[in-house]
Amino acid sequence: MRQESGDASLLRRLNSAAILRILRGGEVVTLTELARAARVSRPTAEGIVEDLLAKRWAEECEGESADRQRGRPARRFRFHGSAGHVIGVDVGGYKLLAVTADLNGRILATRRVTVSPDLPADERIAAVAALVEESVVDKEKLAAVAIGTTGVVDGAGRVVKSVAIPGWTGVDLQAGLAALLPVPVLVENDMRLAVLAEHWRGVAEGYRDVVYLFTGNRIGLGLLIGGRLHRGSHAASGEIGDQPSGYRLAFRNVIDYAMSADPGELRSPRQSAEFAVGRARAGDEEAARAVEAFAFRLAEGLVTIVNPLDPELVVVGGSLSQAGSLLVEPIQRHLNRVTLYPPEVVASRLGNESVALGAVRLALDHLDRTLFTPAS
Amino acid sequence: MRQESGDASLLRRLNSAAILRILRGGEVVTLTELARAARVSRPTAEGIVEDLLAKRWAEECEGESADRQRGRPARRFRFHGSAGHVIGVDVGGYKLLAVTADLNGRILATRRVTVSPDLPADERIAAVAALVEESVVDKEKLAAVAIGTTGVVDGAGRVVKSVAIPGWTGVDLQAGLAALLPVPVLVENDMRLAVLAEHWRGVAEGYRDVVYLFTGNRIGLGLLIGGRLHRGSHAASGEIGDQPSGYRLAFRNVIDYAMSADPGELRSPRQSAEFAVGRARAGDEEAARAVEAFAFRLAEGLVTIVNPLDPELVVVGGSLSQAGSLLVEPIQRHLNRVTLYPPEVVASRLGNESVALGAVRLALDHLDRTLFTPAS
DNA sequence: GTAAATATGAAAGACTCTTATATAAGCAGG
DNA sequence: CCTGCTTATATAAGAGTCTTTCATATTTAC
Repeated sequence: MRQESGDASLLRRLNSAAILRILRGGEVVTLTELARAARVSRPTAEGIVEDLLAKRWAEECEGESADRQRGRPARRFRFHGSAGHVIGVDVGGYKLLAVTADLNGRILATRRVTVSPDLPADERIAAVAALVEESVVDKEKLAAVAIGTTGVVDGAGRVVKSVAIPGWTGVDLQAGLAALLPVPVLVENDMRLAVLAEHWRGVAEGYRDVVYLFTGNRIGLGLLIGGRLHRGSHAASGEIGDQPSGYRLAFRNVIDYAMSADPGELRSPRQSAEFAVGRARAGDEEAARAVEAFAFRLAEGLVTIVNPLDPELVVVGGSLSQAGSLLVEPIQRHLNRVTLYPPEVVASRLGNESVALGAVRLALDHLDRTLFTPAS
Repeated sequence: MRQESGDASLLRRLNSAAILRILRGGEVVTLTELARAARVSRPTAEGIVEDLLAKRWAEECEGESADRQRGRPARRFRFHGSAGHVIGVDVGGYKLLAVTADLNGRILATRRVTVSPDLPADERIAAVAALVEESVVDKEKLAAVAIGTTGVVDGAGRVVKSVAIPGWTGVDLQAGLAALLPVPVLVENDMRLAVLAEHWRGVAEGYRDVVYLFTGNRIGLGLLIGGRLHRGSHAASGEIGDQPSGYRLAFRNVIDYAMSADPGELRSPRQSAEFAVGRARAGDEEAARAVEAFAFRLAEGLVTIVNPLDPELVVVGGSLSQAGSLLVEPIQRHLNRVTLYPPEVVASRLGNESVALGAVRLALDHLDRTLFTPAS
């Protein structure tokens, strides 16, 4: 329950948070502009900015004033984005990917290592910690680390269930990493992070209700509802489970195609789909039909969630987002046919960094909440 | 966008809202209790309560102090619930049902009229206005009216689409009623109001993620997500449309049963289901099988939304909630079998007043927002 | 009747905000 | 180079709200 009352100092915290939020927009602003934007008087804005300068959340831009107007030049301030760093890590079965960013969300470094899918859980955790250590740009500045991984991840950061990574089920990822890292560690399901990334700087920017279809070896959903990530009561939102809809059958056509077109190779569902997409692009009509059937199955599954949720946007993400219009177009066509209000269907353009990017966003959100809002 | 800054008076509004919220809990409280609960000092609480007394939002309880302790008896206050009334109306094809309540949510009156399903839209609107007029307990005190009706109702209170009531599609219900009634008029989809009612004083009290299955002549969903009503981007959330899942086929078995068991009668899907439920209760095994098949179809549809949303609770409402465990038990069984985290399945106990009750709650929420929070 | 307990009321002090006014710093033109 | 205009900064005065503190009022318990 949110605290709804307060003494005089609450006012300062409130106004301080308002000013900070404006600064976090990334613009370089003067005191006058800040005061107007935050709807406070100039002296108030000045006092708050002085506080923020002392706390190093803001910095003054010396020299080069952009556009010379007449009158005394105003002091100009900006958010001190390089005051802190966060790291977001995508922990998959075969690879670990870490993205380091500053508080402005500017990417400072990206590191990727491949790991064996059979790696035991404790070694995998150690590998994540090691990757984080390597990814640190400035040890002093690291403020939070967020991890995205497959499976059902509960609110405390435990992997309740994972089929994709053997031995991952039951692992307390949060505790394991918190013991190895000296900063707050957040853990979240990968699909939810992917939709967070799309909402932050992807195709879902500005949308409030988004269904994210995650494709790869498995199929899952990430739901953004009312501008907020939906986790579900057991943190299992987005899991498809065994439902008898299109999803379960989705891969059949592309697997059949891959097996008949290239019998020698043994392929995972995802590899089969990628293979079929590649051939379809190259002009193979049978491959194109298989991909279209695949898209149709996905769309059939999507309908069951699109109709009741009424989202504005469906994002096709995961490894098959590269298929682009080959998947998007048939899905859009099917949704147009059978839903009351067809949402727009688009492919993710964030590539395979989307989960790590979403983890960065999660870490930044965490800092926003803990640093900037109540106490400060 | 919420206003995030403010001057000194904001503090008073904030604390005032906090005090009022505590009073709205319905308890009779002393100043000391209020001060502690709202986390403000006693003099502050006293000043605010004086304001509220002057504005007639609070009233002092004279005399009968409940439990005599020693010391000077404290003045005791409560929310002045009878200061205002709201009316919630369920507008269906065959009936109009109005529930009048005070600001405490205490029901003051219930009126019901039957109408012809062929009633033209403007006459239906006039009938609603007339029913509201009749339902008024104290003209001075009426503060808001909320309407629930079938179909897709957009944010401005227009009926964008309705199949259940002929001629209802395209009607601007909000404008039509606002012209006839002297108070704010709110319009919302009936299924969403039903879930609001369950969350207020029904089986969903205290739950944050709820799927409400509305049964009647048509099937739809109401979604409570994160403790808030989900409307969807076109206000069409909960509409099932033409999706090829269990829903569409749901009624087949009970219709077949009704036609074979009692060929003379012509029954709507809903009547068929009610007929089968009645026979099943009376011990007819074939009817029981038909009802079970019906429940199974519903469950199949539910799975497609329960898995991705991961709700805590599924409420079976609408006219078939009376079937109780006859529907609930097979649905629960199926969900237990095929979902990762089966939610609890329960039947609504609000009966056919749930939509009107939800409309009352909507009106009360509206008043809370407009009267009690920002300006006041 | 007195002591203890609790509630009320008033005063003083602190914090933050706003408005108003004076001062500083740059540019334009004589 | 100085004056005037314009905009920004700095300072002071005033108002609103909150808290703490202390004195007073009212009831019960013994």
